[in-house]
Amino acid sequence: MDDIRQGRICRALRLRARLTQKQLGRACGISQQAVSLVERGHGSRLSGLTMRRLFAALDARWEPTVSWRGGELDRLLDERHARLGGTFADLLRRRGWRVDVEVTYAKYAERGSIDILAWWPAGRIALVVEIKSELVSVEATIRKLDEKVRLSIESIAETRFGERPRSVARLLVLPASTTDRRRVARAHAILGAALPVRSDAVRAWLRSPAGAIRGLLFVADTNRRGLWRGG
DNA sequence: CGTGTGTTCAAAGCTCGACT
DNA sequence: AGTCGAGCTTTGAACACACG
Repeated sequence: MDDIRQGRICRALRLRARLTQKQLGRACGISQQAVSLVERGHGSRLSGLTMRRLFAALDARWEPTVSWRGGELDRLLDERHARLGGTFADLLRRRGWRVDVEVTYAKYAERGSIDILAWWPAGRIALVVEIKSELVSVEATIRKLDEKVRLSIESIAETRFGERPRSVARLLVLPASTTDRRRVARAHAILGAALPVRSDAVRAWLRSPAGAIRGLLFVADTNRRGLWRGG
């Protein structure tokens, strides 16, 4: 949809709701100036989040659509996540872990897939790894990881590795980007409590695991030097 | 050399306030 | 309702440095 049409729709919906630009801006947490920009056909100058909030306040849904070479778009979107997962799965294998990737589950109302489910036979330790190519919602990420760990204890690990795990560890893997490090630092209170083990301690545990840790690890994207730093 | 951490810088996105 | 400039915050990228 073009900016002009978007602006006309915004204005029509706002007037229908009998709101001024200022009132609408207040309702969705943006400025009157931003509302004005959209209505004058300059919506592309605002972020997607702002546009979504604006139209949500008008009881409408804002949905940008992107098309690119048919089915290749999904592959492109998945690329960074897959690469990060692949790098970490290789690391686990080198350390002697048995590794399964994309383990799907469906139990009761809970369904989804575990990015990496690893198994350490000597200690009967299962490791649930969540790969995030970008940390968006800390709470949702931790909640989902909890669910996967619980289901792994109950059934998934046993089905996969033939034994009931003695303990289930959890690990959140993020790209070693400045932005993700900042997000982790900002969410220190929540992440510190949920996933207290970091960096060197996590790597040491991966070499000789004992018990169930709750950890967070930054992993460099080795295939994107230049765009991502090596560290 | 690989990894972890902190700092700096420029650009983008946005708000605020004055003004028309 | 709309314009404009100042200023703030966030982000990605590039470095520097320490450590094993």
